[in-house]
Amino acid sequence: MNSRKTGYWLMKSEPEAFSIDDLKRKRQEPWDGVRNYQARNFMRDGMRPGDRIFFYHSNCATPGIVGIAEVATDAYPDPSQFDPESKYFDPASSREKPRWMLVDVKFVKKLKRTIRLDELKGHDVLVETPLLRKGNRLSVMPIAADHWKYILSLE
DNA sequence: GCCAACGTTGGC
DNA sequence: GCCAACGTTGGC
Repeated sequence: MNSRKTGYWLMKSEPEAFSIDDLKRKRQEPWDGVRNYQARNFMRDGMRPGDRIFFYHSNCATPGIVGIAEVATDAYPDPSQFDPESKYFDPASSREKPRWMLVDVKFVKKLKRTIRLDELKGHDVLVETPLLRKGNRLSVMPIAADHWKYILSLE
């Protein structure tokens, strides 16, 4: 058997563009528009269906973790890269050699409260987690299993 | 709105 | 391959 431990991730979204409530309503969505190679590589090479995701609201009044989602598919080419009408269109990409990949993400639940970024910064055990490293702007990043459990316990 | 901390692009 | 210029992210 090719078994594998569950992976844990954090994905950022601006709530004005796509919030946890939007995901709840739609139940499942392709995570399109990622145009950063490191973030793409995490989706393409790291994520597997069933992996758990912290849904994070960024660039808003109260940045923080607001819900839990789950990886619903393996990675496949992001259709928006081929669409000239899309703001995510990438003329340098082609269907033969797609540059950008995505996974579908499905809603699991909203947290009872927002676990705020400024609150997370107060926990010394989390200093190594990518979200809290200085200057980190990645929109998709891994979370260590013990950090996942610890953060969940704060809810 | 500001701006630090990036990542990307392109001239050389 | 170097690196300056540029664009973006995202907290504040």
